[in-house]
Amino acid sequence: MISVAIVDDHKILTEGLQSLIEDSGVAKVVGVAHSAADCRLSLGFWKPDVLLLDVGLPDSSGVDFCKEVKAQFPEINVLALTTHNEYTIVRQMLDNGASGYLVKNAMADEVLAGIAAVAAGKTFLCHEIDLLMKRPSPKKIWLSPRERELLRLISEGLTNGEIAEQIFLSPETIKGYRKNLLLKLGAKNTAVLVKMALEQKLI
Amino acid sequence: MISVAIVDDHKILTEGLQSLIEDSGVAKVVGVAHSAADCRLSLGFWKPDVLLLDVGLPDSSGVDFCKEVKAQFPEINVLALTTHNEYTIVRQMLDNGASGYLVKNAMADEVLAGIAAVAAGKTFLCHEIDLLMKRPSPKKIWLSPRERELLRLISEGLTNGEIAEQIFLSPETIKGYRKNLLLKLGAKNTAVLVKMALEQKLI
DNA sequence: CGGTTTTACCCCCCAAAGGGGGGTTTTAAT
DNA sequence: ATTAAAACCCCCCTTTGGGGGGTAAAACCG
Repeated sequence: MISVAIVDDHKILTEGLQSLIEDSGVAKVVGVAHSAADCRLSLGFWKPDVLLLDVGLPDSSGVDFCKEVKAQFPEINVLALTTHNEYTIVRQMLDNGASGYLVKNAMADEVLAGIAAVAAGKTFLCHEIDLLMKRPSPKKIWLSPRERELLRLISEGLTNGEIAEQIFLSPETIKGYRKNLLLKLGAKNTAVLVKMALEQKLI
Repeated sequence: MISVAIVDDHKILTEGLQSLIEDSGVAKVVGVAHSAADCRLSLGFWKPDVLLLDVGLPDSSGVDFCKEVKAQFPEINVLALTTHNEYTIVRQMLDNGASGYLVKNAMADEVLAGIAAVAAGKTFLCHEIDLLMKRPSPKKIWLSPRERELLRLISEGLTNGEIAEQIFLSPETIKGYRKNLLLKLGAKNTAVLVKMALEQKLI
């Protein structure tokens, strides 16, 4: 029997998930947490085969927490669970050790299939995400870590000069990055750039 | 017995909610929809006392759909359900006829209390939202419809001149609005303005 | 090894944003 | 009838952004 732990701050959802999993007979739920902190405390105790991890936790970024879990418990297979389907987030989660990815409006059977596949060491993407990752599309934007950092600073409202000061580069270099970001994302100006950054969760 | 209908695109959540409500004995679920369109088709048939409405529907803004429902079925009490707790959204929902507001990570008993209160014609806010609405805070920003429109156009990346053209005003007026928005939101520049607009769901 | 990507840097020029003033008129509420 | 708030308009001036060119070292990967 596969053992599963769930981390999600939406209590109603965790209850729904729990009964869904228990009723199916393919797995049993060994623990539920409603925050990254809660999970951190109990995970070593639960030792689940699969961790159902909400990417939108209130106290930690999904990406960071996934990395942390895999570093400490490499044998736990992380199945990410999220509301949105943003290419960048999926990609970052997989790069940081997640074995699978589900959107929250997935069918119940996809949840169970995902748990089974991930527990068996396979990777699993729900239908919607699978399409997103495979199909070439303008939404598949990938930025270098440096570019993401610049984008974050721009979104905070820093001017080129202020950014240059903060990361010890020439203001002209910052200008170069800015131009490149506008080009890469196809944004007309800073306003659109920030909007895209937030909407596509690039930062 | 109170009759309840649920609209939410997260299937797992609706199942959780459904069993939660049925098991409690205070209400029965007469219908479930996973999109605004689905709900529109069946609502007249279900005739629920209470509609549990997810604000983040994929095919319609929660505010618009709430207005639509209340216009067509004034006797249905809408209890809004959402992931985030943004002042502007709550305020807009209540202004458009919602009787109550729950955040999705609310306790199960708050869901039931909300349903009971709303069915009895009272308004109901879950604890978290109640605090948000009552406590004076810098997050309580309220913009006039015109200001929201300007903010939207700015976020789309239009320049003052382009906005002026589009809504038949002087570019100088647009400049005035822009200055005022920066002042009102305490934003340093357009980048921060757009970020705040999206984060606080002002547009 | 060579090719690609990332990172970092520089120039010019002009349009747009942003900060500071100054106003009037319309509309809604008290 | 007064007041407050929203909506509207105009001037000046400085800083920033954005479009156009470039160069070149390091890092990554097959």
